[in-house]
Amino acid sequence: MGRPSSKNAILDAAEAIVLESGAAHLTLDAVAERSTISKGGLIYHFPTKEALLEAMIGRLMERHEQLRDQARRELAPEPSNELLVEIRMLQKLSEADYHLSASLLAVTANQPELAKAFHEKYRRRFHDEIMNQERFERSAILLFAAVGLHFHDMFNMSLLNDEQRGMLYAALLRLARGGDAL
Amino acid sequence: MGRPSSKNAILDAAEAIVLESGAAHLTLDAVAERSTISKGGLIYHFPTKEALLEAMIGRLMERHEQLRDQARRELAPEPSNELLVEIRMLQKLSEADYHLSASLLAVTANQPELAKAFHEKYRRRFHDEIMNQERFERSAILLFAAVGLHFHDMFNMSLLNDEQRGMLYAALLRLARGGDAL
DNA sequence: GTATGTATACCGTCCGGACGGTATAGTAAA
DNA sequence: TTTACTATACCGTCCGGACGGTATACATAC
Repeated sequence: MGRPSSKNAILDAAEAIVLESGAAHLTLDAVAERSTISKGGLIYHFPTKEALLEAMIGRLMERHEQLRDQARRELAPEPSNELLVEIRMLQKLSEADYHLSASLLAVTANQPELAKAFHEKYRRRFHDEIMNQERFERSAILLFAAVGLHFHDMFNMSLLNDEQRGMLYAALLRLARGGDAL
Repeated sequence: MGRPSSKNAILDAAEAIVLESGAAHLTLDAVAERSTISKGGLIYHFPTKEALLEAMIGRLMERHEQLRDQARRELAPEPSNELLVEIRMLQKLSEADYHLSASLLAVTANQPELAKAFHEKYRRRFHDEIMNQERFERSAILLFAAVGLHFHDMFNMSLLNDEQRGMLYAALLRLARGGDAL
């Protein structure tokens, strides 16, 4: 065997379980069964459950990064604007991304070691490229507004319908481009 | 005994455990021991763990409501402005509130039944009193910005120092009062 | 070209412990 | 007599993780 996709198959299974049944049902046995790999094989690839969760977070962060790149390419003609890129990326996230993010973030709330993997890249971006600007309050408000909406969606707290969400993102993007009216 | 504070003593113990050790260590046995109440007594008051969590969420929401009332009183001379109240309330939350909110929210992420208790009141306020206004985008951006910052603090994602946080809240409050410059 | 060794990639089973919940017998105040 | 417990003993389940074994592939040596 030795198929190189075993790890990915395991991660796929783990994601599916979280999305379908919630992180509470994410057990090693369940992942093994779902990925049609024995528990021993699972442990071979991911020695501990924490290692598995770390890999799940890693893949999610990669996906975010891909979406950011995609957004950056789309916005290429415009002057470089990381705040704009970040808002577009958040807008692009799918419902599956929401649920997965929420579940994994929830897990990290009780496992501080994992939180590091979650936030490290994010922090650097957040801080250096977006926050350290002349108009700090303006950038911060726009970024936090997008993030706040994202969190609402993540935890199913938002009551916005698609139209309202669209309007809100439009307003945020306009302001991130330098628009003045709020 | 029959002291009326038994329930509160139990909830105090449960909160302390979550704050000190994380929700992962919130077991019925631990709560009983910490509150110097027997496990039987604990089960007498909270027949299931879910009932206990629900009560914890209820108390947290009550505390938020109290802080809102407090903020409303402080702002009384000004024209009624629920958006302003909400932002001030979020600013008032302590670190203990952060951690408790984060932990309980994390728990609800995997127990949808609990999420209802968490969001019901919040949703009504959010929707009816703040979002249904003429300048929808403006209100939404300010509210989501405050909430986004709050979430960052909850999950230890924010890199803002106290000065920056103060500046940001000042800007949000100014805008919520009708200020124009962003 | 066969024997030997070694690393990789698993399989299947088992175990210790924890946890939520139950049961029961008794106590003490109101 | 009901309410509000205490104290203790269990039960069934589940879970993370350890362990011993197996199959394959490849390299090296003789």
